[in-house]
Amino acid sequence: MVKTGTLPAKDVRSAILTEATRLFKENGVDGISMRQIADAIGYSATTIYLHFTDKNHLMYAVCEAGFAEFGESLGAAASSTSDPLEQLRAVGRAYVEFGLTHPLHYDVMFIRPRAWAIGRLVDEIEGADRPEPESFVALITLVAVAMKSGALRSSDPREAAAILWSGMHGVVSLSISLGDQIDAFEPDEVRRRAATITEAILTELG
Amino acid sequence: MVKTGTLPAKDVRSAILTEATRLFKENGVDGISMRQIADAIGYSATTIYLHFTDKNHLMYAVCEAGFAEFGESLGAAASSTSDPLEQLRAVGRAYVEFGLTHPLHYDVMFIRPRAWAIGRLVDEIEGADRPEPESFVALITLVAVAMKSGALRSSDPREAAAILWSGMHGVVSLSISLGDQIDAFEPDEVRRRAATITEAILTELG
DNA sequence: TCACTCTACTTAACAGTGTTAAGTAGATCA
DNA sequence: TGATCTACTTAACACTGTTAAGTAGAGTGA
Repeated sequence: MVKTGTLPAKDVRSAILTEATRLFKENGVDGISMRQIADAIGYSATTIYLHFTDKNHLMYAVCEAGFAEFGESLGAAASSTSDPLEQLRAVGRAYVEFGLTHPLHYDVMFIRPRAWAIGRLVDEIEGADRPEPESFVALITLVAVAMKSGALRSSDPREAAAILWSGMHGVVSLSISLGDQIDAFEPDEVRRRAATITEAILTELG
Repeated sequence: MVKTGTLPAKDVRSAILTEATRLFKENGVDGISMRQIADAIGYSATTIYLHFTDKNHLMYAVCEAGFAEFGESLGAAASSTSDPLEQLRAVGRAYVEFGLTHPLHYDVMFIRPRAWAIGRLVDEIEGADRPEPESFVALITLVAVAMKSGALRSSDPREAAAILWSGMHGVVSLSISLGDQIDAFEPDEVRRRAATITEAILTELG
């Protein structure tokens, strides 16, 4: 028997996306099942496969806007000033802020990175050389500029970028992973801590 | 029908542990199934439940030695010198070294912390206030000593400890989570990077 | 109007997961 | 001999992602 007007058929895809997004926000990627989504919109689980090739593709679609926001937010931070060191500070702040406001996106990107999250969809990259995440490349470039301008003394932008990234990631990921088990990771503490580490690193490399 | 001499019955528990440990080293916690372990030792899956109350308890038993090694290694590092700053450096190196040599243990402890890994077994702590991980408490103490000795100027040992931890965790966890996707996280690079961040932080807080 | 095809959906099933309930073969003991 | 206890088994439950096959209904051409 075919669906009797529960939904205008054309909107099924977006109904799936809406519900999957809601469940993602509540429980994260691993807290969602295809049947759960299907039940919530009044369709069978297999219907989802008529609109998304598999769960990975669906989750990518759910997270896509968040991923874009990540890139845009870091880009805006880099553009917010022309002072190389200030750019690095602003990008660091934006990175941390994204992690604090989008912990579930941060998780799929950097804590337990899924293939579909870190380098486009699996089937789009299979066979191809795994490209470095754009944002890491962008950070390297930013650091290189800071070095050429004399604001940083070290001469290995890739290494300096990795150090800055590690510092921010440490603060954010510890807060996301252990925040509800140890009360030393409140958002404001995380921001302050990240700023301290950023200054420490910039001083050390400067 | 009862088992016919495949194993001296008394050794079943240790056979489970041996095989579970082997599979853990190969695939990590989530790459093991109870049936897989059972098949490997020639028993049915339910037999495992005669020796371990559930998968969590089994995994805890598998990881127990590694957890102990973590504590001992950090303790030894702290005892290796009496100079407060040197102690912090040594503990940092030991922490990073543990992560590099026991990535799967590090994962269950700090990257996607499981209840059974971070604060004893679930049923041992239920109801009780979740205690802070011993090693974090130990680090705070170490930092407090450094402050009293005047080696560090800042006056918040808890915050300073969190910063040091964040720094080390960032380097280690990024290496474990993304090491095989980005080739900027070779072990020696990780060690060097951790040392750089440690110096940066100690200088900033000094 | 009849038959065909195409679309959008369905149910049933597969292979896997952790876990529990119930059954059984063999040894031990009164 | 008969009862009990131990150590194991098979069958099952409720889940997971995913695929194969079936079906109701609309649209189309003769």
